[in-house]
Amino acid sequence: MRPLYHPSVEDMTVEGILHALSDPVRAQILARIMHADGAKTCSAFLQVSDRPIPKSTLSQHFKALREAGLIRSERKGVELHNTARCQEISARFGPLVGTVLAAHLAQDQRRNTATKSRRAKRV
Amino acid sequence: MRPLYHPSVEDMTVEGILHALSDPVRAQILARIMHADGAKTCSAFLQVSDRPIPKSTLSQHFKALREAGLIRSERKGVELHNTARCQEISARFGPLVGTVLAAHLAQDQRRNTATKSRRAKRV
DNA sequence: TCATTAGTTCGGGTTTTACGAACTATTGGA
DNA sequence: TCCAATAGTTCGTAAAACCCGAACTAATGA
Repeated sequence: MRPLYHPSVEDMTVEGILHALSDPVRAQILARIMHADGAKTCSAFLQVSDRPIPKSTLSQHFKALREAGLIRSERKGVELHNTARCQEISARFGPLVGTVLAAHLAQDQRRNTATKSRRAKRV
Repeated sequence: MRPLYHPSVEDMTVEGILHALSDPVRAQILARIMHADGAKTCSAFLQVSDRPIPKSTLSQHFKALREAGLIRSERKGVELHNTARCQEISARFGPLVGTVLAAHLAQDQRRNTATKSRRAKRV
């Protein structure tokens, strides 16, 4: 089994981060990893925002986050333990990632309330 | 000549913005449009960061920025006058775009100083 | 040893991307 | 009134990225 590649913070790029986080599924995954107190496995995300994500696609998403430098993945037995590289990232990129995730979150909330009010009105 | 499509702020998405700005050339273009006091034409960017950008590629970049909602383009004679949709965007997305552009700028500066110090050492 | 589970890789079809070449539209002269 | 020049767009195509089912590998526990 090939070892997992993690770039050094030095090799991270703004464009890499933005590209990784321009996918709402990946942004959601990162947000949930960050807010977890421990590590999260990949398979914890076979559902994201009520949508099933195929296993192979999920694997690609994790690879994208990892290779952008946003998460660290360690093999623990059969599974992968994923954690966010918070301090390194904010030391180097300041508020970038936090702001991006906050924007995604705000948008999700907006959408939810829009859906709810539509439901309330039976539209 | 087909009219130019501009989404309403309502139709803008975080993912759309991030995708548009995950390209350093587009981020640079937007930054320069924002800092200009007037409007900027497309052809003002046939060179970006000392790299020539083909006309057709440039046209695509402007389309991408426009359709992400980041700029407004108005035909003025032969040329297009491009302005940033600053207030609408920050009203809706807060610090998102500013933070992203600042991160790109910081990275560019980092790279420049790295290059300079390498030159100074004749490496 | 074998079944199970977590994640990866492979193969393909589909979708974006980049860019040269050819195009359209506008304008400012002769 | 033409015509040349200029600004941008569109088209065609080749290369890269993406998505996802199927087949795979590695670790585990019965």
